Amino acid sequence: MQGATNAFIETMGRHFEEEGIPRIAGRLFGLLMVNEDPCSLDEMADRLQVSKGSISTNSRLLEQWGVIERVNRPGDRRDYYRIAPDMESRMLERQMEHVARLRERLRDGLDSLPAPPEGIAERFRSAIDLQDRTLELLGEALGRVRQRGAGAGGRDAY
Amino acid sequence: MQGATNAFIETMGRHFEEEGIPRIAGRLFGLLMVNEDPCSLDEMADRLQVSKGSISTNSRLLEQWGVIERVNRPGDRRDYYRIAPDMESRMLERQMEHVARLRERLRDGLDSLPAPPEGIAERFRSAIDLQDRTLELLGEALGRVRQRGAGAGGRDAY
DNA sequence: TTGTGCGTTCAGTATTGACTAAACAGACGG
DNA sequence: CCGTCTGTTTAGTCAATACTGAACGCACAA
Repeated sequence: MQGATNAFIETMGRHFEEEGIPRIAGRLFGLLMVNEDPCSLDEMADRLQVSKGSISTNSRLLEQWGVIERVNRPGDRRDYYRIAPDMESRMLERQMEHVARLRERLRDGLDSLPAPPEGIAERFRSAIDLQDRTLELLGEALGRVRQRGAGAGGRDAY
Repeated sequence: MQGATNAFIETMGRHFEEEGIPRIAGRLFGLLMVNEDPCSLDEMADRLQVSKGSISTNSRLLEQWGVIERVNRPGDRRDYYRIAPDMESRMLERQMEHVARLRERLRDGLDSLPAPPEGIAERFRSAIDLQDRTLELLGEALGRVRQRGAGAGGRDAY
């Protein structure tokens, strides 16, 4: 049934939107998740019924995040996109940057406070500590994902 | 220096905004992070120079997330807010719900696909697996945070 | 060179949503 | 009861931004 994949694409659009990411980026992700073969910009624009400009912008956004990647066929000037084989590790890396940024800002905040009461200092240290431990866990997960990904040799060919 | 805490408050505002959360909620969080004593709505509105309505809305948002909590003083009708003692575990729980929701949506998507090629099915299973492992790690972290938090008996009194 | 087929960019539009200010509702003390 | 001091809600405004459509630039082929 075609409706099922449409429903999934739409669900991904809403899911991304909930996270403050453009809905079209989510639908794009959904579309590529269920498509085995890479898609051209025009294919995607036609399939999702949105302008080519939106597809261009959002596909480059997802490409920058490492969620999808661009591939080319010899003798074909068009760009094709597909889910990146290392999508998962890239997403973990992105999340780690996120956590690290928060930790940094908390640390700077604590350092800049002139004479914080012990309760406040402890509150900051505890929060910073949580970010540190989270970073560790994400790092471990990343290591495992990378290791598994390395085994399943990439299908570069196209 | 008063400017340091102002800078931190503003940084938190921007940080939250980057995550798609209202800037005022972030500034509110920053303000309560550096304040030892609970703050009333009017204090916060005055300190952040925003309307009372915004403070009301955003403080209830943070309260719902478990990041801050409402406390009361006997003989005082006003509500006061402070950073919740169990803020960290509540944030972890929120993150877990997040991950669980994505996992659910991916699972539903895979189940609804009529006859996915093996490559697609594997792609979905791998993504779902990552969410599962992430949930496990977050669960472990949550357990540790809860255990530590239980030891440092809450200062309920106010 | 011109023409064609790409992807990108950009001005303009529309929509979302944060924020304000004022009206509102409820609890308390008189 | 009435007035006061709360917090909440809501209509309205404004800014941010997702999205469109068209112009643009570039590379290749003839």
